[in-house]
Order: sequence, then C-alpha cells, then structure tokens
Amino acid sequence: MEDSTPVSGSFDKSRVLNVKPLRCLVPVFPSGPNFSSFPTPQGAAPFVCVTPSGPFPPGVAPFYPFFASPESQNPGAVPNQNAAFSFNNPNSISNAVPIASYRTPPSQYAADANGETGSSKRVTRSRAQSQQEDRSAQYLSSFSMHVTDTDDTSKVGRSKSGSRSKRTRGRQDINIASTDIDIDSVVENILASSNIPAFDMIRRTDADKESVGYNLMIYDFIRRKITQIEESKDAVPGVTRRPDLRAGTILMNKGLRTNSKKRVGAVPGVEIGDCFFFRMELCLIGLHAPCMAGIDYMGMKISQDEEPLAVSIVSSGGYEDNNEDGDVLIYSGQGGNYYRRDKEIMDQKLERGNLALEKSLHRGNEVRVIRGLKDFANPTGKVYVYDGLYRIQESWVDKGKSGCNVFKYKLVRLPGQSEAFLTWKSIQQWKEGTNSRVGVILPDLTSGAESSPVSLVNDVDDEKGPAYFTYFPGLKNAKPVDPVEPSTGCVCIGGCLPGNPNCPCLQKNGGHLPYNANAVLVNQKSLLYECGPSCQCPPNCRNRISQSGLRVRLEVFKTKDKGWGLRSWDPIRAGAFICEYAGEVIANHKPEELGSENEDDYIFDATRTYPLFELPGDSNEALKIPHPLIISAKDAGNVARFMNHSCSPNVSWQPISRENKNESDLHVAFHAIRHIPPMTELTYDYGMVQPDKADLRKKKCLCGSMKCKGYFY
DNA sequence: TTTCATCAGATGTAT
DNA sequence: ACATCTGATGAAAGC
Repeated sequence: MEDSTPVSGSFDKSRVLNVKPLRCLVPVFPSGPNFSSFPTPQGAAPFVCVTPSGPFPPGVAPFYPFFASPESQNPGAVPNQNAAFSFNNPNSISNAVPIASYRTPPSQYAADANGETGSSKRVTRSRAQSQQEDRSAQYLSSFSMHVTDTDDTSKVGRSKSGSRSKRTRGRQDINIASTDIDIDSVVENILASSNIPAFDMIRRTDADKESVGYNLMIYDFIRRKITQIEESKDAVPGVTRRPDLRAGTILMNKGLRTNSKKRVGAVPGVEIGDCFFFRMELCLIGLHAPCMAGIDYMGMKISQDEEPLAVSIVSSGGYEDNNEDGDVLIYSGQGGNYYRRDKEIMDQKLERGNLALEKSLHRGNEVRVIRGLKDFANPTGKVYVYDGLYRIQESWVDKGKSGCNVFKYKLVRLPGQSEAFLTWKSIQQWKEGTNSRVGVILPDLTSGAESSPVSLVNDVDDEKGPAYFTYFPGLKNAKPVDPVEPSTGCVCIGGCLPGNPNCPCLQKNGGHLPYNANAVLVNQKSLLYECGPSCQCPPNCRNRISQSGLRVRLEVFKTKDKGWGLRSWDPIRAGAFICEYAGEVIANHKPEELGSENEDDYIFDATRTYPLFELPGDSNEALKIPHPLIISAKDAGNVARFMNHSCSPNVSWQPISRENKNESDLHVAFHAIRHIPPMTELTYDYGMVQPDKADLRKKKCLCGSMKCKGYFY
C-alpha cells in the first residue's frame, strides 16, 4: 500500500530520549471574567455534527463549528422552532447600536422571518429534493418582498443606507438569479442550522473572543461554500465572483457583525496576534470597518466641535510604507491615486483619513495597526495580522513618485503589548537562516520523512525530548473495509476537477470537491471520500489533500506547564489540512492490557467520539461512521501524536476514506477549525468514550477553557 | 516564479 | 455619488 511505506532506517537511534511525555494541557484560550457561559452539553466536543433540521440537500452538510444547542443533542427532541429563527427577531438586536451602515431595516427581518417559517417544515421532510424546491420558493417570495420594501421605503424617505442596501441586494439577486438561488438556499441552511444564541452573541456591540470567533467561523464557512458552488458551475473566465465579498454582504444584511460600533483602542474579543485572510473579516468583527481603505476613522465630539480621529490603519504594501522596524511604522497617507495605474498621480490632500491621522497625532489617541503580509501558502493572497495599539508620534510631507506630496505618519507601538508582528519577522528569519531559533534540539525530528522539516524545540527547561519513537508518516496495518459506496476509482487523468459530473469520487462527496483550490476543507463530513490507489488521477489531485504531506512548517515544542505539544511557524487558515494521524491500526484498545500508566497516551480512537456522529434524522450519515478505528502511535507515528487535548480546540479531526480497489482504507486527517496564528499550540478534542469503555483512565484536563469538561481520556 | 494589468466589488463618508 | 493599501485571474516579464 503506497501510503503505508515505512521510512524505517532514517531515524537515528542515538536520539532515544528517555523522557516520558505528558499528554497534559496548556491553556490556549485565556478566559476573561466577562466570558459568557454557554449552554453547551457536558462532554460534547465543539465540532459536533448534529442536525436539528436535517436532512440537508446534497452539498449542504450541517455545520456546528462550536456551539451545539442542547435540544439538538437529543435525537428525539423537536427542534425549537422559535429559536430557529430568532436571529430574525428585531428584538434580538435591540442592544446593538447601529452605525450608519447598518443594513437591515426591521421590514426585512419580517420578510426573512416569513421565509424561515416555511423552512421550519424542513424538519419533517425527508427528501432533499423537496427541500431544495421549498428553499427556492421561499427565496423568491422573500425577494419580492425586498422589492416592495425598497419602493415603500424610498417613498417615505427612509434612511439612505437602508434603502440603498436593499437595492443593492435586489440588483445582485436579479443579475445572477439562476446561480444565486442555490447559494442562497445553502446559506439559509447554514444559518438556520447554526446555534441560535450565538447569533445574539455575534451582534453584541461589546463582544468577547467567543462571539468574534463564531462570527468569523460562520463567515469563513459561507465563503468556502460559495467558492465551492461557484467552482462547480461553468464559471465565466475572467469574471471574479468574489465569494469573500458575497459572504460578507450576506452576514452584513443579516446584521451578523460583531462590535459594530466604532471605537478607539482595543476591540473586545480580538487579541493581538490574531490573523485574518480577508479584509471583510476585519470589517465583520469591528476591527477595521472599510473593506478597502487603509484608514478607518470616526467623528469624536471634542468640546463643542466634532473632529475625525483615526481608529485603525492597515499597512499592506499599497503605498511606500516603511515597516522595517517591528515597533515603528512609517505610514503613508491616502489619496493621490497612488494605488491605481490608470490615473495620474497627484498631491495628497489633508482630508478624510489623512486629516483624521493628523488630528489623532495631536489628540494622542491609540490607533490599531493591522499589518498586511504576503501569504506564503497563497502567493496571490495576503494575511492580515493585528499588531495592537500604536500612537502617532509625528507627521510630515514627503515627495513620492512623480514628485507629488505624500503624507507620512510615524507610528510607535505602545509598550507592554504581547508580540505579534515581531513573531512573524522572527519566523521569517528562522526560515531564511539569518537568525536561529532558540532551544532547537533537533532541526528535523522526521529525519526527512516529511516534505517539510519539523523542529524539536525546548526553550523552557532542560528536557531533551520526548520518549523514543519511530517517525512514520503513514498508517501501518490499515485494514481495508467494505466501502459504503463501492467504486473502482476515477479516471481523471489530469486530476479531479470541480463540477465534473462523471467523476465517481466527486459523486461520493455529494457532487463537489471537498477541498477548495488552496487545500482548504469546505466543511466537515461524517466521512470524506478521497481518491486512492485505484484512482487514475495524479498524486497532486485536489481530492488527495491528506496524502500530500505537511503543508505548514511545524515544530514539536515543550509546553510551559506540562508535556510536549505541536505548533506551527506558518499561519493556518480555517479548514486547512494540517496532518494525518499516523501510526499502527490496532484491533482493540484495552487499557488494562497496556503496561504502565500512560501507555495509552498515544492512542487515537475514533470511537471515543462516537456520540458526535449520531446525526438525528439522518441515519444515512450515521451509517457512514467508520468506527471502530483505533490507531496507536506509541511506537511509530507522526506529528499528530504530539497534539494535546483541549476542550476549546483549534483543530478537528475528519475521517477519510481512500478508494482502493473496491475496498477503502480509513484514515484520520486534522484540519484547522479557525485561523491559527503562528506559534499557537494546536489542540483537538480527544472526545468521549463509549459506556463500555468507561474504565479508561480519566486524565485531569488543564486546558483552561470556560467550556472545559474537567477531564479527558 | 514575481510582477503587471484588469475589473468587479463593498463599505462608509461626503455632497 | 465617490473614494478606497481588494482579490482572482491571465498575461507579461524577470532569472
């Protein structure tokens, strides 16, 4: 079997390190006193795949990134219909202070609520097809209401932004109605199947980490889904669909934004070092409102006059900024046509953002700084790092290209803030070799077994490494099982392509490629079907992501409190593949037969999380559960064996079936739940055990999350 | 493999 | 209505 090829012989036995690694936990999610507690069922992992309103149409999987509602945990329970569309309830946003751009007038809530009434019937329907039709009809009816609303509101002279927004939406709908209905129904499904109280949390004007995280998670999921659907259609070349903007608009129109009121200084729920991959994300969480402009400002009443003050800037290379120093930033003002090629460059004027920066210089207020950097994984894309608060120290006028005036502002980072941009710079130096990582024990503990090296690092104490094991990136003794849907594999010589109706591997995944172009998993599934040995597609096929090795630069490191852990030098996008769980497939996991106390520490047991896959109302899904699958990485394994448990994890696991001559090999792959900044520990939820395995030793959990169960297995 | 050119976008502010 | 440090894509240009 090609993926089980051992790489023995490459491990240097002199590296036997006689230290017992702990499988303990470090706090990765600091919880403040204002952390809102949430009705999360005890023992439920955050990535629960339950569906209160399934079954879903093809390609629409239920998505529960974080919060599962209590009633949805019980297969027998009737979903709370009132709750199901409470996000359309105008009362639920009464506490939010709308800014001028608030896009959703009450009339639209009414229209959407009507639509949702129809959707609640989905619960009792069993055929996806009828649901799809239902969705389309519902969509159309809600569309006609929008049109009516627009006319009404313009007649009575509603606020500009209100009427404009609906016109925008209407225009969008008309132009691409044929493709939009599908997307709209998908999005409605996502929103309807998401946990309800979370919507109110998202709309909070003073949010916390949880609500910001949930907002971003919904946004990213919708964006990925739109990308996937658009890809499957016969896309017009050269026409960009901008799924990032479309997903953002949808959430904006629903009022699903966090910290919508502008403010000076820190934004609640956003931490220094947080990273983002789209400007729209900054907008949705209230970190930086304009979706293009680099300077965000707000009017502030100072004595009787109101003057603009800058609240945040994005420095991402559009102008000639100087960001050589980690703590000082020379920022260029806006305007003067510096960002466009088709217009003549002019002098910048002291207006808009430039004026605001000038005022902020004299006022001395804090300005948030977001650094836009090149994304190593996506040459065409950027990654945005929130670098904390700065103060403007001085300003002057420079002569830029063509000798035109450019405003310059010197911003200095406030002391005492945790490292963010500096960390990125350090990592870049480690990679270039211009500076070396402190505490490196082994530059590559895989001894070349992986495409990318994995450092072993300890910069906290004297431990020389974890206990001996053989680095092995595949699965030993993978037992082929009868596939749920037999197939002899695909014949996509050039690789499987989205929208190909003849590819059996796509068909098994609901007709879509499960991964986006940048190797990002679109959504979790109870079982994902990748191409395998009996497929004729090449190894770099987009449906073989979990077989193509590590894509990020990882390090195994000694955690501050206990044990060894795993983290990445590179930022990881939400949904991105991280690694497989490698090791030896074993028949049974009997802890009493294992010797000393912690020998079961390197067991991955898919059955431990079995309750997560009891999908109410969708027995088909439940049947696909590939347990029992138990993998031991005690003697041989890869980086995955170092991932610690957390009750608020940033990584989730996904069962994957690989096509293999009418049989299939089961594997387990890990993906990022959300964007993960560099040097953040990677953790997943080890899950629960089945009742008959309750004799497993419980270990005390120290993850520090508000949702901590107190123990894990 | 980087850069350029092109173009459709969205939001918030100003007119 | 307008200004604006987007983001994908394809073409052209650096090594």
